[in-house]
Amino acid sequence: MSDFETFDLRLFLPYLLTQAAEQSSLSFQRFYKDRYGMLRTEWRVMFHLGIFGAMTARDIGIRSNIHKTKISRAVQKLTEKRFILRQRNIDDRRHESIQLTASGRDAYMKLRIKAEQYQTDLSAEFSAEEFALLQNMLKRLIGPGG
Amino acid sequence: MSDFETFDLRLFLPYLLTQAAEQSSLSFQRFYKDRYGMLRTEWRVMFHLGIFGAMTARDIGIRSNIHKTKISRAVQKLTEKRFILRQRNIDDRRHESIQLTASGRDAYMKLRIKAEQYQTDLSAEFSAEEFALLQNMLKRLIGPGG
DNA sequence: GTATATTAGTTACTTTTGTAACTAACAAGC
DNA sequence: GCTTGTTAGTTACAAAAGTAACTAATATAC
Repeated sequence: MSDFETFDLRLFLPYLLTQAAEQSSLSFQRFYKDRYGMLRTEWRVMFHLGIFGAMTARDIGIRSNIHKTKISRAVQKLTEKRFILRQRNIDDRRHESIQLTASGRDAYMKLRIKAEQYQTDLSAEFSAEEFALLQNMLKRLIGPGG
Repeated sequence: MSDFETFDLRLFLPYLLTQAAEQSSLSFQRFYKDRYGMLRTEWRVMFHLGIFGAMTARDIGIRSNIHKTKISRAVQKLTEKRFILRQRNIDDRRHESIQLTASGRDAYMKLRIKAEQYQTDLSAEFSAEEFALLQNMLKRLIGPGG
């Protein structure tokens, strides 16, 4: 009753990606969840602010492919936690510039170190060339909007 | 204010995997969602039953790393849609054998063909060797429990 | 200027997921 | 047999995510 003949779904790329993504994201979440009580979207927002500096919620959404309602909620939570600061643009008061506070930047830096360590662990099973190729292929799959 | 110096989070593997997984899963979902009204977990359960034949909910969970409550709900929905059939094991009535019905198998076969086409499209950007290596590396990341 | 459209971000409502407690069936120790 | 423990699967409740409608600010057309 089982069939692997023509096409093996166990090698179906969305399946492999989903499994790998869930596994690695769940493992890494303890660093931001246990320590800072952050949700995944919150960590991702911090991550973008840490990398790119001050941005609007809209720009974070474009860069990260996260929906604006999720970002809105993450920004609220991060503001309560005093990790970010919001400032309305005086020239166009629809826009709001968001940036890390000192303690936000501190948390970001610590998490970035954890991320680096975590990635080193993950990459241990591969050669440097393989790992670079994996990153490169994933980037190509994600495309320009990622 | 932006810093990419020591470690580029934009190449952080959980991030790349999450983006790639979301993108490919969302693209593919139209095939099972629009046509059959299935949720992702439902499709994944179908997928496992199609590949491996009759299984218990427990075994699907072990193979797929999906939590038993999600499977329980997917199995309910799929039963309502007449895509699967449930049969209690007479020797141990805690176990329930689940298998595709004729129409479930039909949907599975059609989706498998769509999956194959979809994967062919995704792989078009890579050489055959690259793509095989990508699959291989993802499998290694997932590990034995995937 | 005034009506209409667009944009950034929020809120309300619904669906889905996560967690934990639960039921039912069986197993093992005694 | 009868308690105690374990296992398969479900249900109830809480947290999170998705969708659509909304507010407020600005831009455009006239």
